[in-house]
Amino acid sequence: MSLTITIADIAKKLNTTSATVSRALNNHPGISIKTKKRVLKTAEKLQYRRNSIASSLRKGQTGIIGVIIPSAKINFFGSVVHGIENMANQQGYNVLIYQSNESWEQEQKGIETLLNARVDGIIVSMAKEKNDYKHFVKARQANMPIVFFDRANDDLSIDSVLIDDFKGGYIATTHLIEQGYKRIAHITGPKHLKIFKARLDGYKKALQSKGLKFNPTYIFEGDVSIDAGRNAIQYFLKLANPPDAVFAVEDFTALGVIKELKLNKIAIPQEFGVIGFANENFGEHISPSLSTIDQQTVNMGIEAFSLIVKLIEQKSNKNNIVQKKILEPIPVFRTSSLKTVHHP
Amino acid sequence: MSLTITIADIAKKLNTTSATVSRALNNHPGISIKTKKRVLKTAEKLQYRRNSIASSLRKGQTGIIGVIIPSAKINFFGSVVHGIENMANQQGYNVLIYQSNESWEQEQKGIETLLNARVDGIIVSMAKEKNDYKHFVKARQANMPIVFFDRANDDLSIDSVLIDDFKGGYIATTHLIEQGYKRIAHITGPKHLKIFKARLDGYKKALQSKGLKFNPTYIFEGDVSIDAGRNAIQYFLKLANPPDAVFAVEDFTALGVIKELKLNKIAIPQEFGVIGFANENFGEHISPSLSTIDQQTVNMGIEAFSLIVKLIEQKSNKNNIVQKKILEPIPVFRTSSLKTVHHP
DNA sequence: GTGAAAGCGCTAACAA
DNA sequence: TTGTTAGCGCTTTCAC
Repeated sequence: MSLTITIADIAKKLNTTSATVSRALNNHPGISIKTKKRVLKTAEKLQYRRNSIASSLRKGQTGIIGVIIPSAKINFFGSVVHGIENMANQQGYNVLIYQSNESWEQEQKGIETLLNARVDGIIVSMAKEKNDYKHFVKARQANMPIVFFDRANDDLSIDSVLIDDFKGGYIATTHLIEQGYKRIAHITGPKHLKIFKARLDGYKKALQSKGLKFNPTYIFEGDVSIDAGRNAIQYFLKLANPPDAVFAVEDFTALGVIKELKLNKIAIPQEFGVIGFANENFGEHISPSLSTIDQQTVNMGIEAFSLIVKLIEQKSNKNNIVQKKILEPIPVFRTSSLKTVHHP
Repeated sequence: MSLTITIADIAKKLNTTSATVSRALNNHPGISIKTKKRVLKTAEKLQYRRNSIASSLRKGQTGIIGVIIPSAKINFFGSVVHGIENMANQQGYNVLIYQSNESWEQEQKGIETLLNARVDGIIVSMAKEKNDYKHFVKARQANMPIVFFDRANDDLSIDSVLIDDFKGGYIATTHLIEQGYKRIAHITGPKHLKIFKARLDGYKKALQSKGLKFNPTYIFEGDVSIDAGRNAIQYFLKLANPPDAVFAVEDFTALGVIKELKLNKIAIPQEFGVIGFANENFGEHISPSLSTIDQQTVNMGIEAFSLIVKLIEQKSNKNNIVQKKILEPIPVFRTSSLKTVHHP
């Protein structure tokens, strides 16, 4: 049995008290350099290790940030967690992770668990499955700081970090136009999701800015999947005047587009341009490599962390301005849309 | 200010004591059904929430599993974390995550942090950067249960969950032979890493089993990268009698192989077969789709969790048998190696 | 079946 | 600059 050394042990050894040892260990102002050195030395010698649990209980804060994500298996969330955790390490916080697996019930359980664990704040990306938002309301009532990322809800007046989907759609579409494509279609996602609506709006705005007319037959509503892309192309190719480029709502849809175009022996990017959204990591490896819009996942984590820390520090002087951090979408132009570049 | 309800509050309300409330809340044997019901009801009404910090301090255990991984951004680790965390949720554990970013120093800091946090056990996949293993030894001395996954070290006599790399290499190579390829090459990884050595040995064994002769010129040592695959093909194609198939040590190397073969207008799988290792998620989307060996990442997490829980429970009656859980590699045969299947 | 009392290890207000 | 004292909220031993 390895018995644990406490500050009391150090105190006894030095003929002083726990209070002094604690102060020395925590760099408190009123403490002589000499005792501090003595304490540090003995702590080292006895292999003392602070008990953060006891400290947390006493201080009423744990230094832990809870993170609820749909799944750690999904690249996007892994990247965001990467950003959050690296920041946390630097600033002496720890990260407790919880997966909702897209289930509303598990998300609720997650909030409950993190509340019990007395984390200092919670960063969440909401599960797709919706029911109500009571658990978030409850957490706010318990005075728990919360920050959403990517999947947020405006009605809750909770801070969030998002990417500018409108601008992303605008950039993607403008790019296709500038590459010389004339009839640009868009594959959108389920209507009720705001981010997809925003990308569609960006697409429309780009057409307008460039003096192109919006053509409703060039819009296909998919379900954010490879098949959505395939179906869209099948639909588009049957049109009397088919499009010559597609902005797909996200990369898997774009992948389906590319697969179906290849099946139809349509040359990409010469005859048909394709751009997606998300910068999934398969994009650069397929052929042709996929143009896309990067969502700054790691930065999203970093920003979410900064926000939650700010909230934690402000906790007492509650100024209730809801903050929204909007990140810039980053264009990543690869072969699938680069008509003007020579392709061997 | 939302004041917190404690068991004392419940006790006061019911004219009883904290002890009774605690017992009721924790389903202790010696408690009347009646008081239990009363307690549960008032707890509900007052919106009582157990303070796990206080509980942890008193009980000397936190119900937290620490997980140290190189990076949450890497798909493989995200998947394993997914497996660990889902198990943890089911069994009432929480998961604290820490990234080493492949740095030895950060890994050390991670162990230190988790030790301070008084986690009940630590699951680790070691950083590539090596120095010494003192921090693991120290943690073991502090009686902290540890389980390695994927990247382990045999000298430390610490439990681990691994995949059977030898068998994986054997399966991959045998598959190529059975598809009718005659001259099968292998691109291996850095010599000092055991897993790569094991895959190479599996390759050799397969050749032998099938009565093929091992040809040292068919071995190329790469550095586990896309370029390694490209370089390997450049080297192989210059041979007097080039191979007609390659088993690459992992998928990115295999990707380089495919890219370089395409550049040389060599038909896959008709003229040349390719198989990788790892089942990275780009593999099914490239063309031709990549045959590979799946490493059961989620299961790896599940097994690691089971092992650590076993260790935690055995903590007192320390039986010191080092456990190694070896997972089966799962073949995933796609287009890149399926010579015998008709390809349109 | 319930209560009284002690204490997990730490920190902070107050006193000296 | 240091010591005294109290207590964070919970669990558990011992007594009744």
